[in-house]
Amino acid sequence: MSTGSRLLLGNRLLDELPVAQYNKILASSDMVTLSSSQVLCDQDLSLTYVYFPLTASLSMMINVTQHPPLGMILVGNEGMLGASLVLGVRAAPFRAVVQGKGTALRISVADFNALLTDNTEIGIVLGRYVYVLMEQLSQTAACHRFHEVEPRLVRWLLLTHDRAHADNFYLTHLSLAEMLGVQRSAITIAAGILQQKKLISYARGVITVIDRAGLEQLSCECYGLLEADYHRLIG
Amino acid sequence: MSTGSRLLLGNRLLDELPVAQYNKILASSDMVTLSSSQVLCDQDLSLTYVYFPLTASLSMMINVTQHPPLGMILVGNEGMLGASLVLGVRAAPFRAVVQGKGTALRISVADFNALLTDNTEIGIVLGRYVYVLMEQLSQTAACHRFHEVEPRLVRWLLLTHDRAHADNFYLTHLSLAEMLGVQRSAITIAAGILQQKKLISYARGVITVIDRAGLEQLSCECYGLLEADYHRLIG
DNA sequence: TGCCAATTGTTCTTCAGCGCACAGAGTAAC
DNA sequence: GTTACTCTGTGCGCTGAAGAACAATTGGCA
Repeated sequence: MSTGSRLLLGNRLLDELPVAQYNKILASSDMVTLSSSQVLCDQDLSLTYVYFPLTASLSMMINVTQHPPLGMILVGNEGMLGASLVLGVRAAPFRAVVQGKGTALRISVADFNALLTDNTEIGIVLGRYVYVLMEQLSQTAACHRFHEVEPRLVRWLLLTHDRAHADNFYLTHLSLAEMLGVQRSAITIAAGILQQKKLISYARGVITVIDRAGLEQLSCECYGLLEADYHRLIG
Repeated sequence: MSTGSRLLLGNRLLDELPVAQYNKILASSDMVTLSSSQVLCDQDLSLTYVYFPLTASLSMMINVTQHPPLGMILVGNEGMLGASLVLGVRAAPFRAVVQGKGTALRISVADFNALLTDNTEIGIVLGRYVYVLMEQLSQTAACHRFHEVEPRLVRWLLLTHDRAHADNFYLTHLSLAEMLGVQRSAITIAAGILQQKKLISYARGVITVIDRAGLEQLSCECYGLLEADYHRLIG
């Protein structure tokens, strides 16, 4: 779908759009820098802006009483925050927190709704993306039910690695534990094993991926299945 | 939204529609009877028909290797199978199996897509419904992560009770166990406790709800939260 | 420089649930 | 009426993870 010579910013949803609509979005958007732990929206509350991450990544979490928010989906330059606008709902069913600092395109909800009304291609791409989100939610639910801590940790590391555009990224054991809904010490143990196997190394919040292929061996199937689904439906 | 004198069939999504569009849907649909364990669609495979349950209920499950399908959502007359068509995707991200036998309105995908194109109100209602589905998926994921067998069992019983239009329904310990992703014997124990407390009774697959209010006390929060969300967004 | 907070390491007990096996009891079929 | 199957009851060892407490170390900041 993407053809011709144009500046590819790197967001894969936007890059799927025809040049004309792509340019309209650029015209009404700002480039912003997002910093770690910044909260972009709270679950089911009205959105102000839509975000298309370029180098940033956002963890979409769900609130549960008596627990820290549970990580469901990691959104990077393959996705966006605010896709539910295509459903006519001005909210996201998640709390969105910046996991990896970086850049994103930001558009006001009003502008984006106007673009949605006038440009059917955007709605088509976003529709497919919402479907992918549903697949990701389902798979993650099953993952939380059946898979053990180590494979789940590895999966999240792979997701992060894909979206970080670098082999190292900031992520503490505690934040990983909360995202995966497990004890912090369980992460320390699992990550220690990965480090012993020389797949990763870490120190005071900076995790470095050493052996990507080795990690893929230890991840649960959820990682590969969802990657494949994304490609099948979008790019 | 629903006004005037018309035959209310009982599907709450359809009942939200303006009379004209409601009638168009009726015109191109058949009433069918669904029997227990019938598979209406497989995960990510092309849909042939869209279903609006009236008295039937459908469990939406996700396939996981090395496990029986895991139950995610129970759809009754408050929902439908095929909402993802509004996203432009001719598939459902679930395997849909009839849990409670009964009636449903059935429409071919082609006819339904035509209705979607011509009648914007349908798209609006379905958009909101897809949003509700996303909330349900997220909450269910958290539920699978944090909540124990008994509250999860109670939650599923309440969901079933709501959709069964009767105080008793067919559901064995084994099928409950697979849906909740636990051992069959864990269900026998949890259900035994509920029976001792005189909240339910059961015998060879027929479960009877005796004390609905008592069940609601023992359910995890997920039940109430999602009920409230449905009302907030749809009806 | 020294204090404080954040990050990681470690260990111990407790427990829910798994996995498995087998037994009884009801039901349908032949 | 006997067989075969489904559904439910129950027990037991095992294990992954919860829950909790404390130590050690690093880095930022005053």
